Amino acid sequence: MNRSPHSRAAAPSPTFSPLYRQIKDLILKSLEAGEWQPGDAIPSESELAVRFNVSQGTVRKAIDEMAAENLLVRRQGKGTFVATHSDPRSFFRFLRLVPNEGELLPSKSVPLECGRARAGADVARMLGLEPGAPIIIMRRLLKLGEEAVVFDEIYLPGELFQDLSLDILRQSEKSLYDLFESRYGVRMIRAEERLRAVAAEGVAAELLHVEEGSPLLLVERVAFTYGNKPVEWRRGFYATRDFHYFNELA
Amino acid sequence: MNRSPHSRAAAPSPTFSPLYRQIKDLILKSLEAGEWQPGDAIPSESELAVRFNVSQGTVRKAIDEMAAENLLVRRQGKGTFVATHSDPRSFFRFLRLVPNEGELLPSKSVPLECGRARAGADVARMLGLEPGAPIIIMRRLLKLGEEAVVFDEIYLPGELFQDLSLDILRQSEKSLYDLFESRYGVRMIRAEERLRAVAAEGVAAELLHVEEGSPLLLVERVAFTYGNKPVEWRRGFYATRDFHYFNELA
DNA sequence: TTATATCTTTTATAAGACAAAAGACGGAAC
DNA sequence: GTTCCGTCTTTTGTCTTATAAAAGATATAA
Repeated sequence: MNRSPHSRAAAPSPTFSPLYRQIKDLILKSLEAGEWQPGDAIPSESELAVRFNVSQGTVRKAIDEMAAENLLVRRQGKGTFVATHSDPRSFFRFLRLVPNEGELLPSKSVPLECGRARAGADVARMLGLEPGAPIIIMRRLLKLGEEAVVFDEIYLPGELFQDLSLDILRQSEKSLYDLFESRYGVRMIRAEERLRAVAAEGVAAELLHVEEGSPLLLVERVAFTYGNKPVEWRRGFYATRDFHYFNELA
Repeated sequence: MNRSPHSRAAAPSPTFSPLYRQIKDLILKSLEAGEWQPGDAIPSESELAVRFNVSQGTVRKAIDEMAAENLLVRRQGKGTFVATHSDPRSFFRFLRLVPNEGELLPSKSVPLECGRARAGADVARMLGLEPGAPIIIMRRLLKLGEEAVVFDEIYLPGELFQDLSLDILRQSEKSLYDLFESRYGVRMIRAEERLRAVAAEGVAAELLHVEEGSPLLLVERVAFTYGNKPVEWRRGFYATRDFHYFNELA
């Protein structure tokens, strides 16, 4: 390890990086390698300090950054835990849809189709695959309360989700990302969304119970796992009569 | 000041707050009071440490949080500066609109109307005013490159923007928030946006050169200044044929 | 005049000492 | 036997001190 600047003598380290950032990379690597499972506690700050031969404060600063990135969750007196999609309070939500008025309703995912195909140029580009690589295409409806609000088309790299099928989707009680995490070990860390207004047509109009040509919110999402690797591309049509997309600019 | 826990003896301090958070509040107060102007450097960490009689590290932690909230900007070796809308790289952008392809185009604001009125129930609620309080209503077009992309209706509390007029808007070269900051001392810190897809109608359709009934992205925004005080309500119609709303979920 | 050290001021990093929070455990009270 | 309450241990959180790196300004030498 590059233990500069304090102990450096001859090697000015061409790619200098402060100690806490090196520690962060090491912890990240362990996380990525699955040394600690989602929801588990990682070793205490002082244990890690001994293991890496640095002070507790330095480990702390590394963990600080990872907590800010929602990779870890701290709880005073208890420990530091690997963030998980199975715990809604611990992992941030990706769904930004809220009702125009009233309380947040329980959401329910209704899988419609799930099949295998080969990546076309667009999907390949979005997922960083070769054109023709095996992919999974899934369609589903998202209901909030009794109302069908979102129609999603979801594209996944086939290699990472070997046995994913309509049956498995139907049997799962969990959220999609929770399933991906627990069954396939694929953890969604961050995502980028691109929003447009489009006219409803075909299946989407029908499933969402809106007129052909009426306005829908189109949300395209690329979700990334560790190392900024894209592992999901999704196109969602949102009916925004009773709900809206909420965003905080901070 | 509540200097616990280190120096506390008798007073367990019913509303305990760590030292660095108290320091943060003090710095915030100075900022709010205008002790340092946007773009100016604030005193160095060691100066502030002397002033508040704490260590540099404690001041540092206070400033860390404020930098994370985009209130201050640090530059190693130079100092810490008050964020300003006049410096695009220093202050975060509120405009999330990017071209579907190609480079980010220069944007130009075209003011259409600016008049005074009394707050109706909705505006009053959004801006935290009494119904009937004086407000300013402004309409404008936002062009990206040559194309008219956004039609905005903007509502402001009349009290804070005394002499704002169409003339002033027309003469200003700056962005709207830069003008608000430099001329009226009102700094937008954060904002909440609510997005929907709607059908184009009337003036909006005409100005944005789209068919009546074609889909538009409706973006409603409440912008806040210090102390979470709402000071702008805005309703924007976005034409999303060549542009989209970009959002990062982190 | 131009390049190059050197000094000063600033933020950034690292380590160490100690406090607060949360539970676990064990003994006293009932 | 069960409940309550202190005490001990383990964990994250706070605060200070010392020192390094970054950026300019200033002086110096070619």
